[in-house]
Amino acid sequence: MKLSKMAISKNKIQHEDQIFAQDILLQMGQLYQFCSGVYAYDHILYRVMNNVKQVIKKHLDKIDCVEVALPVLQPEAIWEKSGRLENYVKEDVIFRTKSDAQNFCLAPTAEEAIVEFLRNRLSTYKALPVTFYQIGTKFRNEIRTKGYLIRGKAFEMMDAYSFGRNLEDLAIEYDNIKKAYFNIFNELQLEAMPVGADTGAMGGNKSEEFMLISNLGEDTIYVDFNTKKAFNSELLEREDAEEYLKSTYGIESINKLEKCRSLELGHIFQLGTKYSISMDAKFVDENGQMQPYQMGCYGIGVSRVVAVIYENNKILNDKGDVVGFSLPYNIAPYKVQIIYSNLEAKEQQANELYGKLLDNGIDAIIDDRNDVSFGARIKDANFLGTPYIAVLGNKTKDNMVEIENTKTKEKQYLTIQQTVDFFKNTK
RNA sequence: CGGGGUGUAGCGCAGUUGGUAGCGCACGUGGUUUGGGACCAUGGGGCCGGGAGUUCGAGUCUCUCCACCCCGACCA
Repeated sequence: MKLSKMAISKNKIQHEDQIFAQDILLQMGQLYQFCSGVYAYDHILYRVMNNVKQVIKKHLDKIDCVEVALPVLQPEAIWEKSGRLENYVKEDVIFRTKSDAQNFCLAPTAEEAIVEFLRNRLSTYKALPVTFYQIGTKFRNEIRTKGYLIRGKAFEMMDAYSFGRNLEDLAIEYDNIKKAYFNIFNELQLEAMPVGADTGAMGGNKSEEFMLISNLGEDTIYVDFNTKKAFNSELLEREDAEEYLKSTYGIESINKLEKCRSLELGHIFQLGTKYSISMDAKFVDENGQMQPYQMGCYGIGVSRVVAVIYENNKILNDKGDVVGFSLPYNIAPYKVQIIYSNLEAKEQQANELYGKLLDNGIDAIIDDRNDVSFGARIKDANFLGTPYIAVLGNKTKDNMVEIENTKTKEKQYLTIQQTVDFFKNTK
C-alpha cells in the first residue's frame, strides 16, 4: 500500500498524555463516529479487525467448526417462534423495520436463525455433533453505549452454535470451544480467563465469560489467582448464590477471592434444549425417536477485542505520552512501513524492497509522500501500528536497510534480500 | 430513565462587564529544508448544535429542544 493513496494527512496527535487508544484512532480518522455507538473503520483499523477475525477463524476451523453466513436482516416470525421477540421489544434492544407484508429485525444474535437454517439438515443423530459459526455485524440498541467500540449499537461479533445429541455432546463441544478460546486469546496476546457468569437473556444451564482484567471493563469479577477460578459479581444476586457457585463452578468460598474490574471479550453458553424445544427442532436418534438438540452458543466481541488490543499496545515516550502503536506481528495492519530519504537512489532501493516484499506476500506500506519531512514520516509510521519500520536514509549504507522494531526500538541492518528473508521468517 | 459535563474550522482549544470570529495543528500555493513531528511568506475553510426570546446589537444573557461524553440503572 502506498501511503499517498490512503487520503491521510499528517497524524499529529493532541493531548497525548493519559489518552485512550481510541481517542487517538478518532483523531487519526481511523475511527469515525456517525452517532452514538455507530462507527466507520478506515483502512488501517479495518485491516486489524480482519486480522483478528482471521485468528479467530483459524482456531475454530482447526476444531472442525463450519463457517457460514446468516442473514443480518431477519424476519420477526422466527423470533416469535422462539418466544424471545416480546422480551427484546420490551427492552427496546432490537432494531425493527417493516415492509407492507411483514416485519423484520436486524440481528442482535442468531440462535433462531441458525436453528431455522440447520433444522432440516440435522435430522439424524449421524450428523451430530456439529458446530457452526459466523463473523459479522450485530445490532443492539444499547440503552447506554460505552467507550466507543467497547459497547456500541452496531458491532462485530463472532457467534458460534453447537448441536449435540445429548448432554455429553454438549459438554464436549463446549470444552472444545473453550480450549479454542484460550488459543485465540493467547495468540491475540490477551490474558482472558473464563469466569462463571449469568446466562441472562440467552437462557440455558451454564455460562462462562472470557474476561480480561482491565479498567476499560464494565464488570466486576471475583478471582482466585491460585486455582484460576473466578465468577462474575452478578451471580451474587442469585438467591442460591453460594450453592450455585459450588455446584456449577466448584467455588467453595468467596472470602479468598480478589475483586477486579474486568472486560468481557467472549461468552460461552450451555443452552441445553431451550431453543430446540421452543422452535420444535429435533433429530431422530438411533432408536428412531425424535429428540431435541442439546445446544450451545459462543460469542466473541471482535470490535471490542480490537479496541483493547490497541489499548494494550500503545508506545509511550519517557514522559508517558502515547507516541504510537506497535501491534503484534500477526494482527498488525501491515508488517512493515518503508521510509526513504529523497535521494533518487534511496527511492529506487525502497521501491525495490517494496516490490520484493509484495512478491513474497508480505504486507508492506511505503511512505511515498515526498513533501513530508523525514522525522514526520517516522512519527506517522509509529501511529499506523506496524511492528517494524524499514528506513533507507542518508545515514543508511547504500543498498542496506535499517529495520527497527517499533516496540523494543532495536535496530538491525540488512541488505534488501536479507530484509525480505527476515520478514519471510518472522511470525 | 435519573445525575453530572460538553457543544465555536477536519482535530485540539481560547473567546474578559454583550459590540459582529480567534490560536495551534492539519490543508492549498511559492520558496528554503530533509534522520526522530523543519522554517518563512501567503491563502482557503465557520448558520459559534437548532429554535424562540431580551437588546440598537447575542458565541456571550434567558427559555426550550437536540446531539455527544461520563457515572448510575439495564444488559447476549
